[in-house]
Amino acid sequence: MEYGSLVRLATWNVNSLKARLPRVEEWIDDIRPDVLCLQETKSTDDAFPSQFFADRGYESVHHGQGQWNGVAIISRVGLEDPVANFADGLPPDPEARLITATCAGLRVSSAYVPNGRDLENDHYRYKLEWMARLRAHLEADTRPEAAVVVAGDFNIAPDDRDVHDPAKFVGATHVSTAERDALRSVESWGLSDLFRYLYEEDRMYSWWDYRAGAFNKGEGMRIDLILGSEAVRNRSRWVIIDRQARKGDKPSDHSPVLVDLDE
DNA sequence: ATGGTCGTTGCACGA
Repeated sequence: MEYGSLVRLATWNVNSLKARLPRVEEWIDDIRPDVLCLQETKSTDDAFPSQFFADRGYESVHHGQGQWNGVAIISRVGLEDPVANFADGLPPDPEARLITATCAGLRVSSAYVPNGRDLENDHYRYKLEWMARLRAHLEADTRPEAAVVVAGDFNIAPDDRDVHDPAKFVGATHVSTAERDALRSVESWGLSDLFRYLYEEDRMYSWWDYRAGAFNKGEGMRIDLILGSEAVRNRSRWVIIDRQARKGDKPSDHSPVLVDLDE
């Protein structure tokens, strides 16, 4: 495959696009992703900096609500048939957590799965229902035989290799059997966790708490995932979690995750 | 054992 014939797709929970814009600019100029899924823009649609991306050669679609949540897809390889929220025909999710569009023949969703907070919390039930709706969305929106990507912050560590100290997380959200089963149910529609498909390594995290020097102590979780259908998986050359982006001045608490796909 | 930091907003709360 000759140079330049790859599609570079990335996902990044930026924890406020406004606060992160200098870091996003630096990262885009360095990495030049073809498609970038953003989560936690914390922006209204009106305030979303579409011109900032247009100036750098990107089209963009945003589904935001303002103070919280907010997801976007930016692309320099086409951006067609956007769908905000779930396509399952049920009343829309009141929170802005999902947007879908077609980029370079890929049906791409940017997903921000609810945090869950704790196992007794209403938000935990909402999280499990949200994952069930994600599968229903895929069933309504596309087919597993297509080139499908669901990338984002899942707030679920798929297995114990994805948690720095599993013993500390017994009884906590992000690792519960029900959450992991909900992820497997979405995957069983026809998606694979591309990082885990390619690599067996543990201690490869994508999120580290801002507090208590968690990043420097290597105390994180791998909760930012790129799920791909078989057609995408077969084109996946490598997946990288860009830890560099978690360093330096005013980082997000999440690193970007990127995949290069053979064309 | 607890809290520890950010981002939002507005002087608390979500992650």
